[in-house]
Amino acid sequence: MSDSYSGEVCAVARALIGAVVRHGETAGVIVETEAYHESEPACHAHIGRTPRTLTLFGPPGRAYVYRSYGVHAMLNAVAEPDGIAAAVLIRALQPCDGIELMRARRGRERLEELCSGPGKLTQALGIGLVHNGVDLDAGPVTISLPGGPPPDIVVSRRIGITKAVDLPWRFSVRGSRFVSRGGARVAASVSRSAR
DNA sequence: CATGGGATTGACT
DNA sequence: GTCAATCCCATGC
Repeated sequence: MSDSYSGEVCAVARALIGAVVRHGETAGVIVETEAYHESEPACHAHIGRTPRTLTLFGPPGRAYVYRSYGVHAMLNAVAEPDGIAAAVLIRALQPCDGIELMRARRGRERLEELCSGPGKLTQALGIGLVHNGVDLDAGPVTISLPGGPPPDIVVSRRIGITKAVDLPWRFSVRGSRFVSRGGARVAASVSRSAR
């Protein structure tokens, strides 16, 4: 057990469902996450320590923010002890505060289009690469854990990756209309296979 | 220093 | 369902 991965980051990814991400006057409840760990090739840190992955190897509770496809910023929470690289990708939020500001930043009106994807939510909350490494307890970007009963969580495969595609490391709120595009696809394929 | 590859999104067929 | 936009970073000469 000590020589193989224990699965801690998946527990964190699950625990973060229902948590609140806040930046300034904007905030939302996490409805979708994915886990990444240095032991599997889809994780940026799989290649080892580089300037880019340094945050991933640092202490837990910090933000790892990177640019995807030259266009979008992605928000992660570092999730394993100092020296072990792992993070939880925040993939979708249910908007709760600062909705008008989110609409202005996104150029969209419908609530479902504000934070239903990892690139969308960073745009809606005004999160960028400058927030890489910030302490998520101290801010300016914060994540506060949920207080209520645990929501009904669906486990599925991660989206948009080309390696380790079979790991069931994606977590989302069952039936939420605020999950990302891939969530709808999974729901469709599930109902199709259930026929 | 040049090159290639993305943890995506939005518009279009 | 398909496809381009666009930039940071890792790698190789």
